[in-house]
Amino acid sequence: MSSITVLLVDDHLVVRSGLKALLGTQPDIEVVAEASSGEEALVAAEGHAPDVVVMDLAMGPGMDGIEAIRKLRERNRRQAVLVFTTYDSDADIVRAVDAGAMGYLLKDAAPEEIFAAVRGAVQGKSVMSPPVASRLFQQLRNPDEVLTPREAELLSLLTEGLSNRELGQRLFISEATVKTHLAHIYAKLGVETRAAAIATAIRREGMR
Amino acid sequence: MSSITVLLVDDHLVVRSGLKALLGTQPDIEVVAEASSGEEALVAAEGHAPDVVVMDLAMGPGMDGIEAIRKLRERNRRQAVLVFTTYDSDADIVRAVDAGAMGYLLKDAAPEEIFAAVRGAVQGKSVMSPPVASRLFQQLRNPDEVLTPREAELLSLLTEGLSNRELGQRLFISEATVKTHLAHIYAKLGVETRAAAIATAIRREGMR
DNA sequence: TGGTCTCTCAGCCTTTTGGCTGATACCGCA
DNA sequence: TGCGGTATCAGCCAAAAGGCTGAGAGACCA
Repeated sequence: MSSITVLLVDDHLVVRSGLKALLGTQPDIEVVAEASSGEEALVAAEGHAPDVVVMDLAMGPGMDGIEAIRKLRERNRRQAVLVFTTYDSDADIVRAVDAGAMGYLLKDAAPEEIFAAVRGAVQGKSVMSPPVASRLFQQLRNPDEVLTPREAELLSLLTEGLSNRELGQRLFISEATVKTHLAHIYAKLGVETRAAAIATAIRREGMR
Repeated sequence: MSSITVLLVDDHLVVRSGLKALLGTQPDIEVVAEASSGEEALVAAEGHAPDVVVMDLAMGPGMDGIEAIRKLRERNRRQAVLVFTTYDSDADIVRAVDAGAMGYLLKDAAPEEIFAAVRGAVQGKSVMSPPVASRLFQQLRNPDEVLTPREAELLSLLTEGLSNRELGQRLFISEATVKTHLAHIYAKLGVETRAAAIATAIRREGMR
């Protein structure tokens, strides 16, 4: 049987190097390409057609991980994408799953977890780190507090300090719509001001 | 000649694995131990007496990197500590240097930079990633941008999401004074809104 | 097919924030 | 003794944000 081919996407060379070393110990897994940005990832995925893409979400300027996942999935729905990131932010989890991610791993995951996730991904199985799974589970119980993908996207931009007008321009929606989303976000986060929402988002939601 | 012995401290196995793989390519550098927390680092440093300790600052619960650096330096001043972290927070840089760190590298540094930093550290040379160095440099040149104690106090409360009125009540000053301080803070941080100030404070200044 | 969710937009009004100018008081240091 | 830095406060005005109500379009699902 042929081995599982993997594309690594992370803007840190050290992390790619570590993942490659870890995955390299498994006879049935082969890292066939690496990329350090969303743009590079698309090119590499095109050229190498890997079975699984292991991707970080935070990747400096340019296309972010979520966007890259969406684009990858648009082009090839048989390619599984595994998120491999540092933070178990509620919003990021929701957005990544929404974008089509097959699994969500944290960087402090045990090697066996990572191997299992890669193997599971090619079989269409969804694998999550326990902390991630428990967050999703808790959200299922309190659906009222779950941000929609759009809200999460907006909150993410909010933490960059943008004004309502700028948010509207960035998302191609009117200022009125921005305010509507914000009102919903505040209610779900249990805050009353934009300042508190940003503080909550960065600290609790791990958005940075 | 004997090679340089290194202790790796990072709570992420992947990062340790990657660093080990990278450093392993150099004949004169040898990773002799690893630790995943500040506490473990102290024990490992005791047992292996490495020439250089390469350490992440953010390490989950327990002793943080800064604290670990301080303790390591207290015990053995000949042991060089290199900070190897993701964020170039002004506050973290200052605190790490203050605690006795010999160098400050970012995780997206090139391998050559890392090798050079390790070699430099044993010779008592201080090595910084360019972005880090430029931050320190800029602070020295622009003392105008350093927050006064009162301003820092206010900024800290600001990141909790308080309104001007609440800030005034908390600090026993009028709302007018709060606004004056805020205007100065915005100018020093180079932002124009409270939202951006909070984002900057939490991310860049490491206030959280 | 009807209900629910999500995303979109509008208008109106109040509160908050930010920009500006100017002022007083204290402290340390030249 | 005077100057610069810090902290305090006031008033005025414009801009931004927030609260509220209502509403249409599309997706999804029972």
